[in-house]
Amino acid sequence: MTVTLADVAARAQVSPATVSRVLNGNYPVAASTRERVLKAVDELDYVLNGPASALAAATSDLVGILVNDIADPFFGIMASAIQSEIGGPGGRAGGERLAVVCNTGGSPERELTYLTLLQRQRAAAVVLTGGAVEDAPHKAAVAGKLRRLAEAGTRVVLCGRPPAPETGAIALTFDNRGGGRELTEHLIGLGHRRIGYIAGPEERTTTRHRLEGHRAGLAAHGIEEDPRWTVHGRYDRRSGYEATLELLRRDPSLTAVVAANDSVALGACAALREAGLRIPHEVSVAGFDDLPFSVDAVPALTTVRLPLAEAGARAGRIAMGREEAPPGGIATVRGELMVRGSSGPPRG
Amino acid sequence: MTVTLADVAARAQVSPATVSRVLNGNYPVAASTRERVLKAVDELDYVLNGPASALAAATSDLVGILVNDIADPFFGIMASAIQSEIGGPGGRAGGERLAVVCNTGGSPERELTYLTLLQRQRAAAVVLTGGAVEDAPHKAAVAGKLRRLAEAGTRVVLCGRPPAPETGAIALTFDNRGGGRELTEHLIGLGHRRIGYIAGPEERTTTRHRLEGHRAGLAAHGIEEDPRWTVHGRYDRRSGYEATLELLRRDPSLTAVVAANDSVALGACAALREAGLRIPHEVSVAGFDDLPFSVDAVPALTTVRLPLAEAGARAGRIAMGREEAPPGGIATVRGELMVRGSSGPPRG
DNA sequence: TATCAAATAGAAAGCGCTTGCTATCACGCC
DNA sequence: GGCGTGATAGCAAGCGCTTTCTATTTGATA
Repeated sequence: MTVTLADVAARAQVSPATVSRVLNGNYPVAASTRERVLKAVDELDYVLNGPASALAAATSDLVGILVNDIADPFFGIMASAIQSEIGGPGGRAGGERLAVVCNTGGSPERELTYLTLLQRQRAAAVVLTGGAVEDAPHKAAVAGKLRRLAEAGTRVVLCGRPPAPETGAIALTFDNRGGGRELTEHLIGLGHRRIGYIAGPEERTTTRHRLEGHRAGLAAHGIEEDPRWTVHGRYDRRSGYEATLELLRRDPSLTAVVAANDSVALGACAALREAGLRIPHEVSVAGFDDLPFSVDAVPALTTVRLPLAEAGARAGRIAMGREEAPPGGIATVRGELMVRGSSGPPRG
Repeated sequence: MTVTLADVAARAQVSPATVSRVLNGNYPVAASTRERVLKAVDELDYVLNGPASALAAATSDLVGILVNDIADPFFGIMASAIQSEIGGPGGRAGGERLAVVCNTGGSPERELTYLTLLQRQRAAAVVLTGGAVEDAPHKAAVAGKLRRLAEAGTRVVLCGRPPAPETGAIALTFDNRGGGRELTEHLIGLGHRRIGYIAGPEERTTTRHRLEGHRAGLAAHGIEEDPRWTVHGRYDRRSGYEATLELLRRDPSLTAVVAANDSVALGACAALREAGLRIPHEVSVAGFDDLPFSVDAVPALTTVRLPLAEAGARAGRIAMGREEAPPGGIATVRGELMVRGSSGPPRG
């Protein structure tokens, strides 16, 4: 029924071993033999049985990529870059690896389950993207899984995630704190003193770091923060919209709103516009990430550009062992402040 | 070193067969025995060897999702919906399947390679999203692969893709033609007669169908199309920007621009704004897809909403055999015209 | 021409799991 | 009290491939 290695061998009049060697190309096979085998493969339309070879060779060509939300370009861009370096189809021949993008939806349980699934598949490498959840037990559970994966020979890379000590995982961390601070200082420099902040979900590292950066910026300029100025929400547009209405209700005198990311900022812009407030004349807005659409917002969004594609590509190369890990297994990736039309001096 | 079924069996004082049956839960095992086994699994931190069980059972829990561009929310949204129905982690217990999102980058070769890779992994199902490339040999090659996959028991579903006859693939097709026509007729209804069209890449079905719809709309109202009014490009913002400049150069008297999709439309808006043309007062703009950011554009984008999430979810359910295939294996998914601020009557 | 070393091909032993079939055991029934 | 019966558990034969080790061939060397 299904064609097996043995069928090909029979047809090419060689042993299964030889066919396997031709297909894997890591053992000398005479050109004439190889040709005969390849011909048989072609004629029989043979496709290697992945599970069987993975079992026999004790390795697999699966590479896992964990993302929080695949519908969010923030992750899409990283995943795309990682995948392009995985060497999957399109990469160099022979190294055909299957990149598995797993959508955790930000749920710790799903994250763990996916890690187990990847461990089960004996994945060659795993790249985890996006902020981590700060719940202690979960953190420990993930660390345990990562350690176990690393021990089993799976290369583990964290991209845009804080380091996971003692797990053997390589980390490329985004400097969310520094970026957040720079952004807020930019606004302060323009003259803003009453700045609202729309944070992401409470329990994520990304949320905390960006917020800490923001607060550090305020503190550095002796601005005391009003607790009413911070609202937590999700990392999406809707959340930005609602949070902005809430901020406006709490303190209509705000002259600027900093959002946890660009999507949130877009929602904020929408809310401000509906409230009849012009951007940036009456309220300045800033985002984070510099996703492709941010430059198209009207006015274009002031934000912090994160080199998502570059970081992803690097993570991919490290995962494939094609680039050396940074010293200490940790590297910090900085963002770049992009000043655009959505921020300006406060009115008055 | 690595823990195997046998180790667990030894520890629980049962045979490997019993352990396997406990883990798969498809054979009666006494409660006390099960408990003992589960305890051993836990103590040894045992994780099933995926390839081995896939080999032995001749099935796998991998489900492939092919997308053109994972960084594009159009695909991200569908992939996310498909994945949520795959029943991966988060779905019902037992049915833990690994969704594999494969990024073809729109390249026919990569598409084929990925299909082979999935065939090699003996994927349980494969969902192909997005428009197909119209090159005849490639089409035949893909059809062959799909047929072979279906024969091997892999369920194949096309989501937002034209049907592939004789392959056994179920197709949920988007009514790109109808949507395109409706959109153009909307503009005509507003009084537009000179409408530019920024199409996608030439060789894709999606491009052709939307363009055909547009032309059908023009024809239905007796408007003769000027060949200068159509420009081809990619499905991204940049392309929309450049194509719009080109259109403006060719015929500055255009009163509306229809874009192949929302990203392209955003680029068009940017170009028009830079050219000092107000939207919609001087030029109307329309997109396609209604991605989340479209409502945030200023003015909000008139477009055709495609129920990406619903279609993806349905495709996922069909792929998992949890929903019946549509009669004839083909269903058409209609779009809905969303009239917003970016379209209005032509000036004068 | 005899000898040795490459070069190349094959035999066979698993890799870790599933599953059809068989064995065992405890009951309950005639 | 012997025996059918259902409920469990184990045996063992693979699943299709890789890879070590061995056999064979060939060409070069002395």
